[in-house]
Amino acid sequence: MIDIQLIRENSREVIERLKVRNMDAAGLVERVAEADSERRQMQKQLDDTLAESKVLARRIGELFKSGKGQEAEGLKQESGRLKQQAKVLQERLDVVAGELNELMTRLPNIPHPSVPAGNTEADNEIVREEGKAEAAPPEALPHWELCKKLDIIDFEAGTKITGAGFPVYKGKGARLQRALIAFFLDEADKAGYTEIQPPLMVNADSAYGTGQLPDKDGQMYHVQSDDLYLIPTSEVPVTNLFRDTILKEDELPVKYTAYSVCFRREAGSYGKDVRGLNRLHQFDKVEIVQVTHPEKSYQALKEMVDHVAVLLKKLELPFRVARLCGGDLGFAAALTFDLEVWSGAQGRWLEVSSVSNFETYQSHRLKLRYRSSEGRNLHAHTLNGSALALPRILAALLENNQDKGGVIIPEVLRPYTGFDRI
RNA sequence: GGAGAGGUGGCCGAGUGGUCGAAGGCGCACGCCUGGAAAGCGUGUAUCCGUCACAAGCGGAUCAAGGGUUCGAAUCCCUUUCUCUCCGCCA
Repeated sequence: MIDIQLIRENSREVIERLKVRNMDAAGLVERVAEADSERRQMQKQLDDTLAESKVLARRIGELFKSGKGQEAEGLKQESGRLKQQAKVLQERLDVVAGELNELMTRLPNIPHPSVPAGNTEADNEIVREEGKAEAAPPEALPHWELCKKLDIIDFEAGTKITGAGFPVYKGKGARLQRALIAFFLDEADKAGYTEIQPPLMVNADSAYGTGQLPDKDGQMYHVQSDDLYLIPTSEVPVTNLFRDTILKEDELPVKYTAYSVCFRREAGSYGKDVRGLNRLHQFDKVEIVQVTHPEKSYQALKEMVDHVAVLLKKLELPFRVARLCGGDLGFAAALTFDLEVWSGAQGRWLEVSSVSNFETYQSHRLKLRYRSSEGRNLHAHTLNGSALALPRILAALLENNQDKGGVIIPEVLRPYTGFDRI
């Protein structure tokens, strides 16, 4: 959530800047401001009442000790009254604080000044394009057909044993996927990211910490018997490593990378856009995460985008980088760059990475802070990005590198695959 | 899954109803000492909320979490949760 201080100090600007998201936040911001001041009043009343009863309790104790039990008995009544009052105030405070919190979670992050206005992905600003996005020769197959022909991914088998969106990778297909994962992790390692293998299920607190709950309830698979959620991305467990943490300033930046399987329900999408590997319920992804000093986060964002871009270049895939417009920007992000690879056979761009700076939005929820050199505890900035999501990379790689006999493996992957073509 | 023992500050560890946010130690920071360092000595060292200038000061909360008993709880009771030990099961 955003810093409530921003609303106390300059609610007008908050409203103004949220307009970039096509959001009219005026009403919500006003209600936050009201709830905030009410909460503070309530807090004051409660504190005063407790202070009073504390003094009283001490006096009663003294009276008992000095044998003035009679006098003490009289004060007990007063004490009981204060206790009752404190209880009522506490309950009201809890209600107000709960309301305030609920309202705050409904406010998205404030977009960075560079975020362009716009509604849909069509309004995103392409900031970079590399490689040639050429139409594939007419005989080129989309990956789902290619996979069938080469017998490397079996979609029907996955549907049989689980359901749609759970492909079965097979033979060189499985090996290629594993090669990509290893390649991505090695590259992240070289770039200074520490590898993490996180749990694939998280509890509700963690899901809340990164904003999957309550905003995206229903996106995640929920294991009811144990009240756990299958992670939609390793961002969730990895970022939650920092929940309720105060880092030392010199520990920043923290750079973590994690490979994990990801699970998404993605309810209600069908058709061409989700065929084959384009959109799955279960997929693999390597994620990079950074926790930085507030002044260094945009430098880190650039570094992360560049890292992903280098991966794509090494894989020899044509790609472009888009700065997301206000309407396309995720709830928690201040600025996001999407990286998309060109899929010749499908004739379209596939999103393979999304790199975001959340500034302090996540760290407020997570209570992630660092101790500044002046000894103050300040919220750190968090960033994350895919580096990379496997299925679409696999799709683009297969489609773009196909020739008559099969598929050519890019040079960088050969040490990992052990073969140079499929 | 069964039985038992426990969860106190960055760590270890006192503390079984009163002035305890909490002794002591370690660690850490700063200072003294030193040519420099170690040792030694000294000082300081949790988080959040409110008031307020996001200062000082003051008030409140927090000893796993939640609830209860009591004038008063880290200390007593209940529930939950986690850890450890033993047994069972098991990749």
